[in-house]
Amino acid sequence: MASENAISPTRSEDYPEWYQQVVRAADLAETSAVRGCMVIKPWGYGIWENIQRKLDNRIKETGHQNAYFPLFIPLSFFEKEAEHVEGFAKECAVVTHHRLEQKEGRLIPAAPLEEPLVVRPTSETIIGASFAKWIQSYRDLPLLINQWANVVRWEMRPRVFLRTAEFLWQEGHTAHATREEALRETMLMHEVYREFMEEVLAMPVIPGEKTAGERFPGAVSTFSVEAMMQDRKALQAGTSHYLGQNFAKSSDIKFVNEAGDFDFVHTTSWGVSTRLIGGVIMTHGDDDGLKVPPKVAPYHVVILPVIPKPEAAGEVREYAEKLREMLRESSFDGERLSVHIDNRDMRGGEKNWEWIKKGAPIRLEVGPRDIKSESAMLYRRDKGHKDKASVNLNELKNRIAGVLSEIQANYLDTARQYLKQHTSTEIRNFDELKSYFTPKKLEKPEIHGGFVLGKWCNDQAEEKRLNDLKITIRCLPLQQSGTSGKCIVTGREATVDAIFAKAY
RNA sequence: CGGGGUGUAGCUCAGACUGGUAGAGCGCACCGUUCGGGACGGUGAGGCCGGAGGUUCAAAUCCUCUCACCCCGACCA
Repeated sequence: MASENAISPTRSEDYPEWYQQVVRAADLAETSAVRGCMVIKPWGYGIWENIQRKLDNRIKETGHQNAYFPLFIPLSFFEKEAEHVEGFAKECAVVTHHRLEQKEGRLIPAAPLEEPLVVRPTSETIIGASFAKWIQSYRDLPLLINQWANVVRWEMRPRVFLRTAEFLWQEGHTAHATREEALRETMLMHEVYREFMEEVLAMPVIPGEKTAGERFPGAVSTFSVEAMMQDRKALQAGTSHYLGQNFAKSSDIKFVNEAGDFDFVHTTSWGVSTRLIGGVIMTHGDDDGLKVPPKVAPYHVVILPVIPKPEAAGEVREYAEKLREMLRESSFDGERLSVHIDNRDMRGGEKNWEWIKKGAPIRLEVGPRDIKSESAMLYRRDKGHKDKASVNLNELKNRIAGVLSEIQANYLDTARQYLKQHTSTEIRNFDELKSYFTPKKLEKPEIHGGFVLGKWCNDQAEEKRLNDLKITIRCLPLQQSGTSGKCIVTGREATVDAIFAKAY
């Protein structure tokens, strides 16, 4: 293979296909026998475990506790909140039978359930039923619960990590005595997500509120963090909802307040999913494959033993072992370094490329020459694949965590620049908006557009006009300019700033 | 659910119009050369051609039915 890049096609040649190829080349996941459901392979799941652990720490630091609720939701629970039902009904998987019986060599569902069970698409209603039992008094509040779980949404158009029928996520559910406190909670988690995406995933996001049309079914207000992928489309990376008393009323979550009166609690919910892995791929990946931000990399360092002659094998292996033990003394982002020695019996070049494609942050080559000079050859995924440096062991020990921090910072910088560079503040009217979001080559669209930050009249009826351009209002950023001007869509006087973009 | 398409080796596909012993590349196994390096040569394993029925001396190929998947729409974290 003489090709320059490990991934074909490149991002600019065919972005969606590039994405699929990276998922494959980095061995993250594959499709399964069940339509729309993916198998997450060890390298992909390792990233998820790190996302889980580091986000879980933050969830707990902000006072929440983990619990677990059933996979199945009785249909009647689900029916309670009207908007919620309408929002999710079309994509629900429903269990109607239990028990299989053999008939003529086939298995037939035999016993119909009295009440069908919905496989949770989200758990507001079933958690609400528990909350109703757990909460009696204002002294039981706030109730701050999180669940790590899988959910099922029967999507028409699945795409690995970005939109699968079953996905893994965390869903926080909290109950509060007052609107103000619930809103504070919503904003707190919104900010936790923003910080997590930027600090851990090196993925810059725009935090903001959703318009009424884009709200979570049943919510009073929805906030999201919106990230820009390298095809300049938006990815909703995490959402936080203030649910008002809607779910409290439908699930009958009442409490006695300090004055001795009955009142309904105010609830929130918030979540992020395995979609984040898709976000990491499309934020940092290049034409050689994935680049895993060091803070979520299953291995921070991969050691590649170089064995030019079989008789050197023992010596090299021993040296690699020693190097690993030395590096494991270091810590990064509050944890011990994760160092892997790739001892597989295969050609060095191929092995090296595999780890480039998987996006391991640091590769260290060690062979007889390095043993002699007491050093290792250092390669970084944020630099060219031929860009190497011989580093003395002592220096390596002192520098390794610093190099990881640099890589992490470089990824964030690059992504920030990309976001800034492709966020236009120059669009003034609908025509300009239209030309901004229209590719030059219609039959095979090139990467085009980006985010448009502009004025919006905040009239829900007018939002539909954006459908023709295949764009949506991603959010009304928290950071508002406070100036007034003309709405990009309608030309009316407007004070609200909004982000317009195509989205996943 | 509307429109289009495809099912042949682990993967990507050719063969089908015009029926006659199942093919290529990659991957895999082994041997040799090479190797601080995504190598090269040789040998080999691997498929009752999505399923059922039909036409025929003969079906991957023609016909009927069926199942599955993919793409474009509507829907979406």
